Amino acid sequence: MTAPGRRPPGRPRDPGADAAILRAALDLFIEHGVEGTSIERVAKAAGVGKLTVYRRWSGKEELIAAAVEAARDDPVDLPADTPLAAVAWGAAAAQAEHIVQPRFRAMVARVLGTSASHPAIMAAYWTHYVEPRRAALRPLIERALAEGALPAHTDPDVLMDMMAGAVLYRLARPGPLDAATMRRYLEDVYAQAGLERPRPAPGEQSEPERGGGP
Amino acid sequence: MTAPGRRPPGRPRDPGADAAILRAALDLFIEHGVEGTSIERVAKAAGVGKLTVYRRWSGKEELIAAAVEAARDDPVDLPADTPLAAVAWGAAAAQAEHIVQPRFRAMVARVLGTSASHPAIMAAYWTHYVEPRRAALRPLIERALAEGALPAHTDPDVLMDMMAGAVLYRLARPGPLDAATMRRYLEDVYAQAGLERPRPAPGEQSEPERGGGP
DNA sequence: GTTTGTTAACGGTACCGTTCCGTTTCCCTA
DNA sequence: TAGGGAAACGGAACGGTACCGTTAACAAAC
Repeated sequence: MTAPGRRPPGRPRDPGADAAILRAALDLFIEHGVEGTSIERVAKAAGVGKLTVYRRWSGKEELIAAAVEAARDDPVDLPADTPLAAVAWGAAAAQAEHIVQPRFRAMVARVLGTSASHPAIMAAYWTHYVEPRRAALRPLIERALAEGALPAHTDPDVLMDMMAGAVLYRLARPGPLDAATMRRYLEDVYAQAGLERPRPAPGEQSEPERGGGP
Repeated sequence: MTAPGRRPPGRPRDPGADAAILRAALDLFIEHGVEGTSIERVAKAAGVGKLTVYRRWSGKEELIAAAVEAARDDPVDLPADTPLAAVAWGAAAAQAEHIVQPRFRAMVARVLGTSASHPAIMAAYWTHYVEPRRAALRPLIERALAEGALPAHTDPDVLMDMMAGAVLYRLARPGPLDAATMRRYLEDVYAQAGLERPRPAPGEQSEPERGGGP
């Protein structure tokens, strides 16, 4: 796309408009759901005319799917040489901090909620958010399995489903939820999954890992 | 409530109207979500005047929460003397059949999706649907744990979260899903949880268990 | 000056929560 | 047995708001 091809004639599109629209669409989607989001409100919130939206996306579902897709943050980058248990416990605090945020919690819930009626949105989330994280995690699980750090009968995919699913389930549960509670919960899940808590080397501190969760 | 207290004067409310309204509200909620459901449409679908709805429930959220609450089916009744593994594998087929139904799948997704913006609906589901099932299952898990049929470090609540969460996660995943696939998946989850597959006694057939799921 | 982007305004539809109808169904008293 | 009162019923309409998808007119970039 950065290829030579001549620039199309006429006035080029404002790239800032794309970003503003996607951001506004995501905010409204998180707060009001698909059915409660209208192109008109997205346009108003983005400070843009309706036609500016319609020109780029043909409808609500397509727009929201694009917004979800654009919302993914930096791809995960797990250290391949660190044992799974060390990674898990080391990242637990940062993980908890991240997924407990109301905005994240609400977005996950919304995406889940649309899976039946608007599969495109769920598919966008799954492809651009969930799958990359699973792909990054899988080799660590397989290595742990090969080294005997996990029960022999472990199926990596099912294990990931169970861990992510449990966290998701916990997030969706009614009632307040703070980061400390969630951290404890994460550790319980790791333990239940069969991971041994690593004994922290003296002076070693938990190493934050950016962007994770179900 | 069946107590003596005199019947209030005037025409009594039509109980059929309650049922029709709740049914219509649940259908519309499943199909269009909270934000896409209007009292007006509920009334029309139920063949009832708007006022008949407003007389009973003060607003949309309250109505839908009541509809979700009323949609719960017969309480589970697990045989306390059967080993957990036998119950799990015996009920897997019926379970799979049940939770794969589009209506169930969609309802779970919708409820999950409202957990952030409309906690009352999620709370109704949790209290009247999830909790009773967990309460029925817990003693079986504790017994299995005591008998050594589960890993010693097992935390019953976390285990239930992981099993239910995994299934939920699988339900929300995009793409088609048939009962046979789901049955295999359920069995994978049971195995991953640490349950040993029971060797079926000759002539013994899977025993259906009514109404389960996340 | 041609192409495209942006904005403002269009008519039409749906829903809101409320308020009237005229009717129906029950309880209580005369 | 005959009435009268109280409440619920379906249906229609209220003014007000929001959104739909499109079109016409102005502005900007090439």
